[in-house]
Amino acid sequence: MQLESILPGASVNLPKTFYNLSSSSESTNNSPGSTQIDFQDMDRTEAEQSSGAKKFLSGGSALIDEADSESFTGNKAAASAAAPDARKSSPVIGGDDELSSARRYSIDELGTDRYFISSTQPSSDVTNPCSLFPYGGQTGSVYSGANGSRYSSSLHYGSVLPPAGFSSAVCAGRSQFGSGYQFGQGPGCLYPSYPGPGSGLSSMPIPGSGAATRAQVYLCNRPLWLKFHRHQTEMIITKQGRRMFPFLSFNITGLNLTAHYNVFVEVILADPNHWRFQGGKWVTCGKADNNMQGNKVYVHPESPNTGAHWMRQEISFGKLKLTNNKGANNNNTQMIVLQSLHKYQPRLHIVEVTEDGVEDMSSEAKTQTFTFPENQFIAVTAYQNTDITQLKIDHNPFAKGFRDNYDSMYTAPESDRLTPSPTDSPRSHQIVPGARYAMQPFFQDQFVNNLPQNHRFYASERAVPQTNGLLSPQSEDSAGGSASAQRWFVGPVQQSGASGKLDLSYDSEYSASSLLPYGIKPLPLQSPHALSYYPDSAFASMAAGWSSRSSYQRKMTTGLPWSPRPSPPAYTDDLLSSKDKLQDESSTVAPTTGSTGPWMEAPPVLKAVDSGDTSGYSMACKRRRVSPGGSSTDASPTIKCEDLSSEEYNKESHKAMGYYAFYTSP
DNA sequence: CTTTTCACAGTCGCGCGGATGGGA
DNA sequence: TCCCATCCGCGCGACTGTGAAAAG
Repeated sequence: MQLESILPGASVNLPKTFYNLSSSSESTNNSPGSTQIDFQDMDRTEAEQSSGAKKFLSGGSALIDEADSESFTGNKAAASAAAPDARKSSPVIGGDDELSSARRYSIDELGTDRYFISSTQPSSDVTNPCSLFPYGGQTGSVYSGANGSRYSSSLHYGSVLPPAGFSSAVCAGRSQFGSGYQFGQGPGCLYPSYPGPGSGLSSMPIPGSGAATRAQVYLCNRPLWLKFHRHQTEMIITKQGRRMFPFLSFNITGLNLTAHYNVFVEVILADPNHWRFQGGKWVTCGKADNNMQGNKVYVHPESPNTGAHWMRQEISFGKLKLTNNKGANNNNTQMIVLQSLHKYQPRLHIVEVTEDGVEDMSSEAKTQTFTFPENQFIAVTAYQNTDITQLKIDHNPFAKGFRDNYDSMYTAPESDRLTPSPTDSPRSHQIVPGARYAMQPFFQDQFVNNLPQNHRFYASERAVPQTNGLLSPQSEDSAGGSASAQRWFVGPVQQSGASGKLDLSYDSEYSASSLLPYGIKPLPLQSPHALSYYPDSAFASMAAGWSSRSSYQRKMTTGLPWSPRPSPPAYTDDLLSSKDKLQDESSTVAPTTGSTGPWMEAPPVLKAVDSGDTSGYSMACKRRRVSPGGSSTDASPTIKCEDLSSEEYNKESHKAMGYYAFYTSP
């Protein structure tokens, strides 16, 4: 496939390897040129000033998941037509058009089969990355910029890194990268929205590169991302910069242990639309402003570093800040400049560099890009969808003060508590919405019982407003399959020994990987308070079950905090099912129907509003902000917009189990 | 009317300094 | 007595969403 055919007007010096990759795939480009933003009027001067990094940032990348979705479906016509059609008809996120929604957002479904195939046919697929991870055509889905001149033939952004020792290069390189490379415009656009399977795994082969190895990237906190994604994730942008939540966190495998890499995140426009929240849902509102200038790249503070380093620990970008202030970026902090009410897609880039931090000029193929569709978000200056607000409050430890039921969460006797008291583990409770986690027995039982239980709540909590749901139940169901298939990839990750965290920001304490301290990951680093960040993920289930490392230690009376622990028992559907039933029976929480979980039935007054016109609904959605959680939810005026059936809950439990299994030691 | 900005309160982590205890 | 390590409390700053006001 010729890039020009899918990127009209584009004249980009892309590595040949990417073309080869594209041509090797039978998937078609789902990004019709007619829907792409024309970047020809972009500031060329600034673009020319930027380094060749832009080249691979924008043009040399492959959108793994997009192509995944297409190749998986096996229906190229459907894959290519669905998204454009949706856009033409003003893609309403989570609109009432369930059919459309299902088609467009059957992300997990796509991922499911892919993983299933991978796990069942590893011998053939592994050897053929393109078949296993058919990313061809992805290149075409990345808007590479209409102006080829912006992408010089050299990849030398790393060249600005001081040729000093590595440690200094890391720090200096970070600042100089930001200052020296004004990624003035979003160097690329990603179309269409929600193209991919939403997998937690992304990979791209590097054909024809002997030295470069094919890396695999795993989205660590994917359950959390998916949860937000269902409601259309929103990210606050402020002048001083706002951290992302959920933040980006990855595990990487497949790198050359001794080679050095720069790892950074780029945020690009996900679609050509301007969005607005109207009638309780996101609708397009004109064209996106593609002239937005400002930095779009955040280099991981520890870049550059060895492949072994990157693979040893989880790589998180918790300190990444988003801003709408074009001039906010300084040399001290990296901030990504975005525009409000535009949809963006973060992408992870891994670029091999020489030891002194200079990008390896000898091989342009040593750049890899990974995209996870569930990371898409709409930048806002104020939250629009209260479901998102509630999710943020429930999950972000910094928003703990807004959890109305916080005080009542631990009023129960010690023996009845699900989670440790704040004194046990200052953070273990932060994201555990009160009575959701009831009656936690000992370690083993906790582990077994908690997952289903928590994921039942997860499912119920995710009761998505009818107008906002992004993923159909089918897709969720399929997600379970994908999760289970993720087991196939356990090997590489485990071998990598990913155990700790690179980013020592607060997020590091909540990393998904660090949530797996109990013999799951070898040689874990000291990364306390991990699980609490993911209350609804499989890891969070563990967190809820074990509450925290401290509580666990208390119970297990093991010596070292990170001493080897017995691996949790393997899970089967039967086990899950039975355990789930047990949880259902023994749980002290509200019934699964009605007001279970944080999303409660709306009080009559709000229901009346809800039953009114869309503006009324919008107002209700925008104004309500009541912490759900726990026992206080009965009086909560929260609107419950959608209920999940128990069946769906079970499916989600399975999905989560599969997700967790990714980290489970055999 | 929509969007953005700002001050605010609440929570938490980190760093600093003092107190304490053990060993030389 | 001095030195060092550890523990503890306090204060500061970072971070969050809220809600009103300002801006467009």
